[in-house]
This record gives sequence, C-alpha cells and structure tokens, in this order.
Amino acid sequence: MLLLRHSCAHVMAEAIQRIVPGAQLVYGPPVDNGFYYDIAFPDDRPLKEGDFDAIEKEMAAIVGEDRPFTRYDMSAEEGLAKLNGEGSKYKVDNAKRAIEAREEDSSESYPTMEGTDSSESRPTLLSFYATGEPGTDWEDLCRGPHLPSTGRIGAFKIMSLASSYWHGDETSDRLTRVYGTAFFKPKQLEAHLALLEESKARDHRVLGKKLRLFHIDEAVGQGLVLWTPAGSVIRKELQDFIGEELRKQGYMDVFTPHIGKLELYKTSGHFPYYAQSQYAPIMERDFLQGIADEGCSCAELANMVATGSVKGYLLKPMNCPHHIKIFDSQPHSYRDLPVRLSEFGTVYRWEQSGELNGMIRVRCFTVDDAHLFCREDQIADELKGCLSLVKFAFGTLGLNDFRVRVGLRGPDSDKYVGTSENWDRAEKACLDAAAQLGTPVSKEPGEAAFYGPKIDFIVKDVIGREWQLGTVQVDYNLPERFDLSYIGKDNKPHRPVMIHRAPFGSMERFVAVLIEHFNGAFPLWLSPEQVRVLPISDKSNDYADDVVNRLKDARVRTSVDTSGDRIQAKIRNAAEMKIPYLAVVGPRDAQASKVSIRARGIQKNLGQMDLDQFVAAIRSEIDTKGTESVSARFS
RNA sequence: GCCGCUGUAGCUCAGUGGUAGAGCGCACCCUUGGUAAGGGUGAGGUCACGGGUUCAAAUCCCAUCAGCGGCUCCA
Repeated sequence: MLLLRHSCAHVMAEAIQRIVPGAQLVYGPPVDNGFYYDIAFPDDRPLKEGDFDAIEKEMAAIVGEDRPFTRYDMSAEEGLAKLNGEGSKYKVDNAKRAIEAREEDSSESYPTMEGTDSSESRPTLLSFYATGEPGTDWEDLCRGPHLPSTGRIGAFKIMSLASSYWHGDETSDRLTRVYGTAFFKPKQLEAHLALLEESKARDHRVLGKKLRLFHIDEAVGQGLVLWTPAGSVIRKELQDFIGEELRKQGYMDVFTPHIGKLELYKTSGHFPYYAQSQYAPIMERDFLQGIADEGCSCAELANMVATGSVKGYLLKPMNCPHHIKIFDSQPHSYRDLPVRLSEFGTVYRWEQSGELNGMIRVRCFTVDDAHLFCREDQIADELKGCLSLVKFAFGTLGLNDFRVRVGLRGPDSDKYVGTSENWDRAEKACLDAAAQLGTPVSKEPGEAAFYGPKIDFIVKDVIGREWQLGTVQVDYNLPERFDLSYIGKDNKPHRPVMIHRAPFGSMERFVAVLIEHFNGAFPLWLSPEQVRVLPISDKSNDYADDVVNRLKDARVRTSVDTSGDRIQAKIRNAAEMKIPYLAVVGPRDAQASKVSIRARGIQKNLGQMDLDQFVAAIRSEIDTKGTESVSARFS
C-alpha cells in the first residue's frame, strides 16, 4: 500500500508538472490515508482546487500508459551536478541532506523519504526513479521503492490543498501541499470516501449543531463556546460526577476570579513567557489616563503592553497562581499535607485563529483543575491517587482508546529546575503511576516541562487527529517562585512540591471528545433528554402528562411530544435526536397504567411495562450509570 | 498568523451578470393515526460585511470578518 501511494505521488507530481511547468517538487511521502506532495508553485500560477480535474485526467493517462518505474543510480557528485543543472534547489537540498545524513550515521533514519538510499553497500549513491525510460520520461530523485509500473494504480483521487513550510520552518519558503489517496481497487477508494462521509457526520461540530449542544457566535468571538441548555446538562453531570470522586479523595473546592494582577503572572513566570498566547492586559483607567497625560504614543503603549510594564490585570491563563495564594494564605504543618485544592477553573488563552477548532481548541475553557501541595515523600502516593481517578472516570465513560505519554528530562540538564535526585524520584513515581492504568505508555525524554515530569492522556478525534486531554504534572518551580513553605517535623520551613492535575483537561475538549466517542448517543445519565413521552394521538395527551410528571418527580429529564404528527413521525424525530428511551402511550397503555418502551438503537417496540416499574428502572439505570439498564429487562 | 477552499431562509444546500429558489424546520388548517417522515396553506432572506467595475452584481474584482482543511504553535 505504501508503495502504491508513493508511486501515485510520483504520477501526480508528473501530472502537475505537465499542467504547471514551473512547479518545483519538494517532498512526496505516503501518509496514513494516502500521500501528499509538497510543491513550490510559481507566484503567478498557484494551484487551485479547480485544477484537480485536469490533474486527475493527466494522471489517468499516465496510469493508462502503464509505464514501468525504473531505478538508476548515480554517484553523489554526478547526481548533484545533474540536479544543479535542473535548477531544483529543493531536490539539491534533499540530496545534500541525504548524503550528509548517511555520512554522519547510516542507522539514523532520515526524516524525509527523498534521496536516502536503502542500500548501505553503496553509501554515496543517489537513486533516481524514472516513470518509464530514464532520460526520456519524467523522473524524480527518490529512494524508492516503487510498484513495477503505473498501471498497478487501480484508483486514486486528489483530496485537498494545504500550505506547509519548507523543513517545517515557519520562516522558510511556503510550499503547497497537495493531498491525494490511492488504492489498488476502485471499490476500496469508494469505501474510503464513504468512511470519510461517516466520520464527518460524527464530527462534534456537526453533532453539536444537530443535537444543539453548543454554539459559537461570531458576535461573541472566535473560540468562545456558548453552552446551550442541552450541552450544559452534559457538562454539569460530568462536573458532579468528578466532583463527587474528588470529595471522596479528600479534595477541597475553591472558587477564584477570572482575572489577576499582571504582577502575579510575572511572579509565576506565565508573563512574559506565554505573553503571545494571552489576551492583552486589562489596564486600569487611571494608569491609561496618566500615561496619556504624559504624551505616551501608541507605539510606546504597545511596547509597554508587550513588556508587561503596565498597571493592570490579565485574564487568567492558568489557575495555579490563585490556588497557590490560597495555600499560602496560612501557615501549614507537615501534618496538614497534602492540601488538595480543586476548582473547575476557567482560563483564557489567545490561540492563533487558524488553530481554533469547535470545542476542541478554543480561547476560553474550563479546566477540571486541582493543585496538590505535598511533601517530597508523598509524591508517589498522590500521583497514584490522580491516576486512579483518571482510570475510574475514563472507565465509567467507556473511554478506553487513549494513550499515555510520560514526559521525562531530556539530555540538556541545564534547563530543568530541582535537584537531580528529586527528578529521579518524581520520574520513577510518574512511570509507576502510569503503569497502573493498563493502557499503552510511552516514555518521552525531553517532553518534561522545565519544572517537572508529567503524564499526559492523549486521544484521537474522529478524523484521526490526536489531542491532549488530561495531564498530571509534578512541579518544583512554582513553590520556589512563590517561596512556599510548610513547617516540618524539625520545626524548620521546608519547600512543598506541587502537583497540577486535570483528568479531563478542559470541559470543552472533553465533551467534544465524548460527543465523537458516543456519536452523540450519550449514556442515559449524561443524556440531555433521557425519556421522551409520545402520545399516539392527542386523546392520550393527558395520560402522557401524567407519565411526564411521574418521571420529573423521579428527577428524570423528559418531555412530551404533543405535536400533530403521527406516531411514526414522532418516533423518527426523537430517534434523530438520539434520545435513549421513548415511552409510547396510547389508550391501551393509559387504561392499564403502562408505557410502551422503545430504546435507542433497537428498531422495534420492546413491549409494555408498568409505569411504576419503568420510573424505577430508569432511575436505577441513571444511578448506576448504565450498569443496570431498562432495555436489559426485555431481553 | 500562513496557504487553499467556503459564506444565499433557523438547518442542509441549488442558483455564476438581467425581479431570490428547494427540502427540512416554523405558524395555521385538515387528518386522531399503535412504533423511523399523513395532507394542505402561509410566513420567513440587506444573498457575511465594506468598497469597486458595470446600464445592471448574490454572481466579476479588492479589502474585512467568520467557518473548513492543512502548516506552524500548543502550559
């Protein structure tokens, strides 16, 4: 498959160069679902989506000719001379890098496929692949290998255009990345495209609109999520769920403001280090008036804002400084530790506009945050506690498809604060705690924060993009910066260690992930609407109201559909909203104090149940979070 | 922020220089129907926003705002 897709990238590149003669090739590797080719287009002839048809036509012609992929080798000198002659700076660069990489270390894999020679016996050779006859047909510097001939490419499609940077460097040349995909058989391509359609329907942004879970309004601002009533139910249920567990684990709730003095964030180090990703400071009116009176120019003011030499407040980018100040508001004995302060704390970050994504990447989000202040010898136990909470919460939600990344120190030891012995212990504690989760754990040296090792939970969205959810981080830095202390057994002050932990990460991102995970069909306890009562006709409306009232008394979220629709339409409408249970009521049910039950995902009437029994069964499914289910009583 | 694409009714979308369209939803009427769309009538739009070209712009051009796909970033 990789060969197929890489070969197809060559075919596409040839087709593109026929249509846009000045286009210079850069890299063209296969990727997960296809391949791409980074290409530098002349400024006066950018590639547009409108060109796709023409390119695909050319590609079909090349495939139809069934030309063989032919490899030939040249020495480094010859190859470079040839590429120089062709005036392709990108290919020359690829070749040079390939040669260098090989001379330095042949075992090191080269980041791009181009130009690396898999044959170690001829280390200074560069290989080229011609699509047909070398010298007469189209060719490309390439390590290969390839399919025997173009005719083997059964089905292909150009998918999209994107921009990229040369060597992934923002300041370097901007390239156009053309994505395509290819399969051996047309049916496979059709299946792949159908899967993409399905994924799109599962996207939290699509479902969020359809199920009315959240709204983002231009008039409010980019990346600022408005939680609708339905979405708020889910968030509130999650908060109550996690809050209950936190109380069991000895956490104490706190509430803190959304802003804090700029100076506070200088102490914490968030300013100016993260100044780029923060909203600009909120300045005091007197301060602004004062500098205006002194004749301060806009440029001067902008500079003052950038350097933080203004009097004002920041929308908080993190909750830690506030929690630290609560901890530090009174002295602590070693006997008091650990102190665990928790808050669903809302934070604000100025993410780049192109990075925003539904509820997954936003500018204002609420962290299920907590900060643990503990002794060095308590770190391991506290980490275990955090991880068991994550295990429990994720397990309850059936969210098992995530991976764990443990960020450890990298080789350059200068950038890390805290003693080496403490780091050793903390890293070991993180690894031990992570191991208890029973999911894949990857150790990643160099991924630790400068202030301590961390454990991150990472999930994939419906399109396969990975997102970080929760995180648990050991921190030696902030206690230092804020000069925190507790009184030890020896009656002397000691420095506590902080653990930052947020099992869900942000409520916004977590709910987005859940929407996709459940495909909008939330378990009963999370469902915004749990039961919808459907009278057969308005003759049964009164009984339907009775049923609704009984359910409401049992704290079940419910409504009744008294529209003029026939029962078929009512069922269809409720099914589209993915409501877990439908209680159909007609004269036959009213007369016997029963309801006819239909469960989500089961395309038939399950049968009648006594109303009393149904109310109790629903309540129990909610309370057990699905361990006991109403529909199971019919099987 | 960068490149490409997109923006038309509450939603999904058609319309590509000459009087603004469909389906769903909504309102009203008829239908009172037992498990995934009963029928009719009607309301609803500054065609994202601001400029320009033109006798004439939803349509062409420029800028702005927003969304999408990537890139870069991500405590």
